[in-house]
Amino acid sequence: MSNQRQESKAAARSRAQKERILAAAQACFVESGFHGASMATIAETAEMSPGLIYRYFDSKNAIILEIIERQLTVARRRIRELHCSQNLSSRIFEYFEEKEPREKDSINHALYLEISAQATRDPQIAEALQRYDAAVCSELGGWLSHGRAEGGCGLSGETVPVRALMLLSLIEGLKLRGSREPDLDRRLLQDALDEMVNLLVTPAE
Amino acid sequence: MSNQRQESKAAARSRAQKERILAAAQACFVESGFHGASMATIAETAEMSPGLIYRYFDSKNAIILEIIERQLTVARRRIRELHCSQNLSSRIFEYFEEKEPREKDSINHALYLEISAQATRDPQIAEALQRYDAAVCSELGGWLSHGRAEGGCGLSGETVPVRALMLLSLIEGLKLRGSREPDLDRRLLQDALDEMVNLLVTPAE
Amino acid sequence: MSNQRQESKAAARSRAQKERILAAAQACFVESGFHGASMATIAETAEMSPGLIYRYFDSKNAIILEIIERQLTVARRRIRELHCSQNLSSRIFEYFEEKEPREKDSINHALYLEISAQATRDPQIAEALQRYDAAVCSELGGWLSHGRAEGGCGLSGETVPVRALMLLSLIEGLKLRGSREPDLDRRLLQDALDEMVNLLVTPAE
Amino acid sequence: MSNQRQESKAAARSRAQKERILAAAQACFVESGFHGASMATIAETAEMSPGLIYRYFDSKNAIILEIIERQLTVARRRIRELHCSQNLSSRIFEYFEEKEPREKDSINHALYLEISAQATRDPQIAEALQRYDAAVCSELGGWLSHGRAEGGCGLSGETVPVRALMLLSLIEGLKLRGSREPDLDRRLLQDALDEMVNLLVTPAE
DNA sequence: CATGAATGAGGATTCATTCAT
DNA sequence: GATGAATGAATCCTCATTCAT
Repeated sequence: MSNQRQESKAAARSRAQKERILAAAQACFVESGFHGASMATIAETAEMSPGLIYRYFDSKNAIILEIIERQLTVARRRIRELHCSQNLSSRIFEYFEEKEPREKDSINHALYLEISAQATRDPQIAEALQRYDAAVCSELGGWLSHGRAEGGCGLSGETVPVRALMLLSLIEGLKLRGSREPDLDRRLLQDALDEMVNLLVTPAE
Repeated sequence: MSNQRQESKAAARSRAQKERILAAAQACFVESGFHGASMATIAETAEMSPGLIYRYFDSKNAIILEIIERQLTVARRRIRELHCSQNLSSRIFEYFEEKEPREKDSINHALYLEISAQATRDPQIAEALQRYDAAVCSELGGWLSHGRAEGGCGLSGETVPVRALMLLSLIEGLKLRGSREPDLDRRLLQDALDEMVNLLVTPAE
Repeated sequence: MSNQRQESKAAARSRAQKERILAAAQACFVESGFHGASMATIAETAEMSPGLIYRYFDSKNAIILEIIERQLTVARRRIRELHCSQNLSSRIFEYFEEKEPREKDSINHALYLEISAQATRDPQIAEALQRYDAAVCSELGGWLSHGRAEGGCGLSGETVPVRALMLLSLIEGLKLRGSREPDLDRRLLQDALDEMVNLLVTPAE
Repeated sequence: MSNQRQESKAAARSRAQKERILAAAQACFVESGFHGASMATIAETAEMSPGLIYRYFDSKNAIILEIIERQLTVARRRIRELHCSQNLSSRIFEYFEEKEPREKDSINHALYLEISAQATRDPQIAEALQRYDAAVCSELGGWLSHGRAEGGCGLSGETVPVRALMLLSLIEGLKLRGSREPDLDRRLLQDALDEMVNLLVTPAE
């Protein structure tokens, strides 16, 4: 049992180390992109030696993949939380706002772009992104189609995938725009979202 | 005159070479990203020696900047053409469709992502993107605000920037989506766009 | 303490490596000049990989500058030692003789030429050379002006800078000559120096 | 005859072209050193195409060699002219002054350094320099040993080579110094030279 | 003769990865 | 486990030289 406890201690340490590396890597990638961030910089940020990183990850690419996976998981959760709200548009607004872009739970837009660009080349990443897309769409679709009584929107089957697609595209388009126009008028944005979301969430007459 | 003709011949060749290089570079960048594509590969693609490229461009970065400038110019023109149409949504659809992504006149979505990602780091590129954004927004805004008699949409001043923002975000969101889900259901897309665009283009009651 | 000892060990190794690189670089520069010596050759001479050099020096130019600085420091010390001697001319003779041009403490004339040539273009090097010149001149001047009782030459204020300039020019001229006429008659040289130095060191009547 | 005249015309043109190239090359070498000056820059300075240079010279190195040869020839002539003067020290002063360093007939000190440095590596250049040295020394020696009646200095056989060596070394040392300390006090220099030259030119008692 | 476009080998530098300690 | 020195392949870029026109 002591042995076991030791092992689990070791495992915990291992997990903590991986975490440190991923956090450092994410920070560096946000700052400089996947290519621009060197292993040396990541190691320095993680306050460890470059060599040690290779005890926890096979290669730089493995780190990138893990970070992508995580970002998509976070994104999926964030989207899922959206529809719990009565007030979708302000939730989207918050989602889009991104107070502290480096905390573990946030989606970083710059990174998201990097990931999307990478996906056009790396099929592994492309696949991960598609899994994510599918999950998000079905999630959103479920919500749109559920009756209002159950907290849904009561859209009819036909319109659901259409609306889900639009909603997602809009959200992503806004993210993209927001990440390169940081001083976009927030009020304007909120108003626009209110209107749009209302339209999308209301069953067509 | 012979001199002049010769000169113009040389200038023509020079332009043609630049074009060759840009085309090759664009192809490589699409394939491997700005970083991933090496000058050697670009040279090989352009069927010339690496050294020759430097007769026409100061550096790899100069090529990247030129390609970005061109992409944005094309994108701007494409957006401008959109509103000439009676049927906006199907034009957006075509815009989004992008049959042959390497022809000179087309916007390449992978490249667009690459550019956006790069913009988060390179202020020069960020500025170019913002110029582009401003131009496109005002273009679209003009069209939305003009009276229907003049081919516009007759939206009132308040709503114009809001709608323009939404429209653009939607378009870009769809582009992004389309570039990673190439087998997205086209009919679904067309239907969704029809509905959305109608909503966005109609004055609020 | 073990930590401290380890650290000092690492620091020692680091210093040793820098030394290795500088020695190799100096040998290569003497052989082929600053331009002619490639980093690859220097690395090979230092028996290490080219990449490793950059752990210790920022650039090839940084190495060049360091070597120049060192050469000038050595040269300054050598000049300073000259005037401690009763027999200046034979010290100059030794100075000029330079048995083993690659040992750390020696001035290499070929390198000195390279440095001087480089100084006509690189203001940083020019400045270093001028600092060196000023130091040497004042050093020599002090000695010339001090009373004989203190081991000086007792020259009056007026003549001091004139004589210092001549003495230095003569020494440098001889170095230059010696570096390209290695089989210059040593006896001839010694005689000439004896006479010249005597003249220069004696107060004008 | 017409043929001959044509040929000689052609030969003249050829000589003129070579001259142009050498002049341009010298200007470039002075500005940037042998290595720093590119064939392209030389061609531009000579107002011709890079390719044309190769009709007149085998290689860049051939140009360098020719320029060195010329510089030494000029230097030899300049030294020879020195002793025609009654007032040697002021002639040396002029020699050292170098008003317009790019005119064909002048010695350029920066170039001289470049040449000397190159000589430590290239035996061909080293030999040329030694030929030059020998010529200059014998020239100077002749003058020193000739009777005063014949415009010489009347030095006795023994001291001649010694004095010649010193004189030359001094002159070269001053050149070196002057080329890196352009704002050296001219009056100081003149005074120093006066004194030194007098000493060197006067027979030992 | 003359041009200048084209070549390609070579140079400085970077960085993911390995390995002796 | 941990270090960080070491490697060497790969990258961007330059420039002497050639050759089709």
